[in-house]
Amino acid sequence: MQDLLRAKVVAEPGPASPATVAGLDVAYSADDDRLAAAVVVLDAADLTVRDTAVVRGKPAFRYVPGLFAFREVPALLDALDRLTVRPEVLVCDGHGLAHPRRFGLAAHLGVLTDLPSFGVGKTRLVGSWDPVGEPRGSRSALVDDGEPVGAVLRTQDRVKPVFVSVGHRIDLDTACALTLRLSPRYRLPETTRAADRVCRDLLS
DNA sequence: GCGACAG
DNA sequence: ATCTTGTCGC
Repeated sequence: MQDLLRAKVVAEPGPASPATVAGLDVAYSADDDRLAAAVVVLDAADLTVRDTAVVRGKPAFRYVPGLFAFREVPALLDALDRLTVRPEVLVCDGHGLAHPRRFGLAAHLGVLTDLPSFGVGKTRLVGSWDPVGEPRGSRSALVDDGEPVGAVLRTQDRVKPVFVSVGHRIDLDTACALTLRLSPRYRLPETTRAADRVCRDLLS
């Protein structure tokens, strides 16, 4: 299915200055099999919240590296359906093309919604990279099987870098620039932090 | 056969 | 993803 959907990924420059950006995340119950999926739309100019949608659900699939999207996509699509503000970009918690078949969660959500999307991951799934400079904004190419699949990007001085990769209808430079703009103070973009907070709250 | 392995 | 315990820095 990933090999088929991958053909629908569109490579284009993408919005350099979107008015709205959405963060998506899922939280899981410790004792239950319940989950909560959240989408938070922020004003890209001042990072204030423009819209929020959260849904409760069950994991659609067990966690398998490389098949992660099948677990979270159904709940995230439910949440996206409940938005009243249509975001211009999706910032996903996971990888886009930095995936064994070049079709991670961010690419999957981008294709299904046809919205520009990219992934910001906390750890690597595939690829290797040279050491990243210590200053915020430094980056190193993430390479897998000789192909550039993303960037390892430092969002704060001397803080562990994040993994940025393209999903759909956006390019890597634009995705990295947006990630930095969305991360003025912490390692992770405010989009991800806002969504994480919201779905964690609904769960507890 | 032994590691690696988004969240 | 979630849990635990402690440590560091503002």
